[in-house]
Amino acid sequence: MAKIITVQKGTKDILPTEIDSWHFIEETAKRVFSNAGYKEIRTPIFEATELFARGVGDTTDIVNKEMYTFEKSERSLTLRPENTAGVVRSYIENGMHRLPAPVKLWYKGPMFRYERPQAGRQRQFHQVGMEMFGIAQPTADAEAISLAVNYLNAIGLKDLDVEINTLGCPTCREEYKKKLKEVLKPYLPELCPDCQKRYEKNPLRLLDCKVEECKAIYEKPVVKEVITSDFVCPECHEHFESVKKYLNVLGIKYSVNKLLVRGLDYYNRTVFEIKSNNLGSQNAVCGGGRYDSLVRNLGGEDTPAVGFAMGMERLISLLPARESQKLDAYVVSTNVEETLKLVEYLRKNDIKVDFDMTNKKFTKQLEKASKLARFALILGEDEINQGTISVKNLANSEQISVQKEELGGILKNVK
RNA sequence: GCGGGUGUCGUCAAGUGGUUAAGACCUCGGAUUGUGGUUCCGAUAUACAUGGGUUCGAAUCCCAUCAUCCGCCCCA
Repeated sequence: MAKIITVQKGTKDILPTEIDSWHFIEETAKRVFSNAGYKEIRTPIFEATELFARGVGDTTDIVNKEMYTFEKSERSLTLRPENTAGVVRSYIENGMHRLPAPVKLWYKGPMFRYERPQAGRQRQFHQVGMEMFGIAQPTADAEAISLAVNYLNAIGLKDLDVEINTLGCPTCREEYKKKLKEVLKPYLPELCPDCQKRYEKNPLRLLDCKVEECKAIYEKPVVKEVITSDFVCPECHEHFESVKKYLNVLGIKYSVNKLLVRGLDYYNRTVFEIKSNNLGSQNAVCGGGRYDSLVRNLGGEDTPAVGFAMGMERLISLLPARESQKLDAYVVSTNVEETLKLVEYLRKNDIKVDFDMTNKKFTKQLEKASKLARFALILGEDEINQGTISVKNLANSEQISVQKEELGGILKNVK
């Protein structure tokens, strides 16, 4: 036997036994997003490497160590690690700023990050998400969060925690970072190596370190005072208050998590995550926020925007497995010609039907029918002579004799 | 990149140094040439991740490699 080639590390086949769950969450996404005025957009799965370096941010782990990058004809290309940068690129390139605002887009598809796989994390995974361009008002933030919650509810997920925070604007955030670094400076030698790196690169991310020694430092009154201070400027404060007010109006339960900073550089003001307690340590099912400077940074008009992305594998792992659909009917007959004609007729009428191509014995065919279908359509000599078909309900063994034209009604109505 | 666990048929799984490596499920065939889902019988012609080593003898002990799972970092 030739050597077997296996799937690559961190990638998975989505098998026929699971595909119904995928169809379900994809169809629900299409319905929920389009009800809110969103149109689907499909962008390429690879882009210029520079798009992600500039868009996602070159201090982030995603860009630093997780990108699938390859060279082709002296171009550096990268498999998309997330889709916001690509959608923004398309928005700019296609002049969508001329469309009436807001421009509301949603997407689904594979993303790629070169990481060690573990529970809830793969190298190729799938996200469904949305981006809304052109609205600076907090109503957009609230809509994004409510859309995420509505979608999760629509696929049947209820016990989820919504966490929100505000990062302020570039001006007040710089101020905050400065204060944070100041108060932490005396403790710098005591911090874990990761935190020492974060101290230089992205002080905001110091805050959700899990190392006990670091946590203890962040709990010290002098430090905690800075962390929990409402550092944002009056405008940002007002914006965040409105977002919370709208969430209350919408009846969305949330908690404010001052430690929530997100790992991508482009966010400002509102950020949010939705988490599940049933996922192991990779417990975020949704992450998003506002990114008002990304469009400009990627060469477009100054355009405010908000968006989120959800991990589809994580969603599916929280859903009960869906039983795969049986066929409506299976033809049981030893007369090949009549079988072919009947199958053709039924398929054209949108009945899910199959038959035995090897012309096995009657009992074998019926056995197969009981495994694969809800009804057996028995087409034997008697039936052919009389121009009828015997329809056997395989769940309760009831059998009736009908005309071909009656089949559609019977097979579609009785579920 | 770092730490830990695990690799026996398509799937689940017994076996922890001694002749042909249990069993169950699935699949296929037969009992049963027009009535299935129950039952019975049989088959899947070289399944112990791979390569070394220890031993009279290894699925079992040791080493390495590979794969996979879980955790850290980070994230969906």
